[in-house]
Amino acid sequence: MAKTTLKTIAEYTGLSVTTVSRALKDGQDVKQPTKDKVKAAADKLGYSPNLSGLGLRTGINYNICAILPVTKPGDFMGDIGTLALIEGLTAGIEGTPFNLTVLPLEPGVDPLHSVKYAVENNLAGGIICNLMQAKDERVSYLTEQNVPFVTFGQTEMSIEHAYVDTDNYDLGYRAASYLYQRDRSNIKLLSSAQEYTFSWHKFYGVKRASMEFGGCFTKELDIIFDTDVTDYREFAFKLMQSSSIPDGIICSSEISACGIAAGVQDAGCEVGKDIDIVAVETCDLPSFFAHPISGFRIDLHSIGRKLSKFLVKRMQGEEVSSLQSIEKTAFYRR
Amino acid sequence: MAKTTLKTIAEYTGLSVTTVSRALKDGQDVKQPTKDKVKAAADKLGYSPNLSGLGLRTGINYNICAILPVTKPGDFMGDIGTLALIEGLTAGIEGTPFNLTVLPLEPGVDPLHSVKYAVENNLAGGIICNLMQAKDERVSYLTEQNVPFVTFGQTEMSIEHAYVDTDNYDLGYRAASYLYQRDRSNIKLLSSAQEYTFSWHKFYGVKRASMEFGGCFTKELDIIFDTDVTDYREFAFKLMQSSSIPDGIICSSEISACGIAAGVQDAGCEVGKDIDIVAVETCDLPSFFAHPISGFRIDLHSIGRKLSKFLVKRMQGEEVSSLQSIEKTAFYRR
DNA sequence: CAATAATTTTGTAACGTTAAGAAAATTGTC
DNA sequence: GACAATTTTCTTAACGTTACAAAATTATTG
Repeated sequence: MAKTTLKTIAEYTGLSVTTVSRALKDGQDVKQPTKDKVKAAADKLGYSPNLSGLGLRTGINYNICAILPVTKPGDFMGDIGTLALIEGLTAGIEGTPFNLTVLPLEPGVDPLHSVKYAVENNLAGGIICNLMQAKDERVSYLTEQNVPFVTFGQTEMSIEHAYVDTDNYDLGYRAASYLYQRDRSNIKLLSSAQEYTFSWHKFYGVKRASMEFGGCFTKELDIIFDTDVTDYREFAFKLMQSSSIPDGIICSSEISACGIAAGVQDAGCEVGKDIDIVAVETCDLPSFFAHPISGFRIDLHSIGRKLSKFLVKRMQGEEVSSLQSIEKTAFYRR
Repeated sequence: MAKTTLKTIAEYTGLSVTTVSRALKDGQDVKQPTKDKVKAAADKLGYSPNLSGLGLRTGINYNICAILPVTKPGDFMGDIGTLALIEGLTAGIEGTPFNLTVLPLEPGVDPLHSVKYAVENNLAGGIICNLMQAKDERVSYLTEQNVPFVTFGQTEMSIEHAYVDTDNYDLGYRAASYLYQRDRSNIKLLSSAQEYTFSWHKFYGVKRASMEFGGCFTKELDIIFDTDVTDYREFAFKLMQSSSIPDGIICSSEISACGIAAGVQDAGCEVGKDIDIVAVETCDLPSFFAHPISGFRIDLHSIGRKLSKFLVKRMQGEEVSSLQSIEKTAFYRR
């Protein structure tokens, strides 16, 4: 009942360990009948490679480490989609010897620190990280250290690297266009912390739509940063009584959209009539709101799958230039 | 700039590899000055053990695999606390050679299947799983296979195993007592799928309170199963117009509490006056509701930490009887 | 049919670690 | 100062895997 190793199969088939090893991975120097015999035996004996042996020999660490931001204990405003992302990451490595390690990135901790920790402690042969900045130290560090990595989000550096990103420029453009087409003119953009590239991409998309439609959207007056808002509901309530009452809001997440929609209604305005709200969303939540709102859906499951597939390819030596992908969002009109 | 190994340290200190190995783990056959010298060198050279080598030699797989239920892509009703649990799990293994692998358990997939997959593919030297049932096949399987594991939740089997659990009996008792003390008499219990042990523990707690306070809570009439409800808001709205209008509801999560509270108000009832709602919660969310509701807080971060600490101890040979813990919940009155 | 080339298979060594036993160094005893 | 007892260190071997070189087999050629 001991674990099946190459040796077990070798003894069973009467071949050498080396031949078995090569046969199993379809090496060129093995006769087809031999391969068949070995594979049948492996199947029958229930062989699966020992990752320790494999890792020791090849020097490859078959752990993929995803460094993901998590909520502070007791803080509920977590990204509601992180679980879907994790699920996608796992789906992307199914059938490979790789497996996924999740390293939580606690708020307030320097992201570079976590990356260094993972690399120095040899936690991973490859790294996936998100919340990228235009000039991101993690990218320079990982490149210098020659550690394969894929980012969820683009940077604006001279270093080329593998990434998957949402087309936030396109998203912003379509979201704003949608509102302008519905004759909205005073649009506000709710945005994540300004250090992230995706925030700016979204802004530039909105800006372009504003120019095309003759709007007057400005960076200074019409962007509201998540970080400045503790209570979305209260914030929206006050906003609707300010001197510049918006008739269109683009929210950064379903969570913020929920709060904003509630606050708008508290102020006596009707969503869909007095004001239109659209959201960046990762799930169906907005369709359950009292006044359902439209949303641009980021498919985190599919993005996760792509991220880990890219990383595996990268670790197998593929060029970064072919491992870059920008995903369009789907619009759910409600 | 190559990786520091025991060999590097051995050459640096002029000792043998074995001595270095033993010195680093405080073995008995090494002189104190030697230990000091080795440790200083290890520090200076930035040594961290190669898990592949370690795993190969010891046969121990330093991966801990947490098999956690995740949401279907597009399904938003995910457990809002899973991320905190993951964070806790990671915190519990900090400073050990172990690392955490998360294997998502997709809805509809047999939990036993995932566990078998992890074991057969040698993904983990130890396993953590949750959503336990009274008679749980995973427990029998893992025990037979002699794979160390810790469960989040108890079973009711003759096989003794390591677990961490919330004191759901106590929770149910306190929640119901709180409502009875506020002169509520028609209490409903919103409960997760009935196959889970924690659902029943909670029920028995509520039942005991009911008997003590002369209530008439019955399993048949007063439990509402999550699984039968697709829209909490609509459900509560209808419930408040039925022939048996409740004046107290115990919700299974902050998500359901949110929907129930909204539906109750849709029906013209005021939370806190016509009806009291308490919830099992894992975060602060209920304090942000229009009518804040009280909640029994499950600290998933701390539970996660305990789970992984227990598993590490288990893998180091500690007896299961000393690795069982039942955690009380904190009551937040709002 | 030999001689040589091409193909297929095998033996050896190494990755980093630790356990067991051997060897060396130190200490204690007479 | 010789010898035993003890402490400390070292040598060897092994875990499962793959790269490389060597050996065995088969195919091709003159």
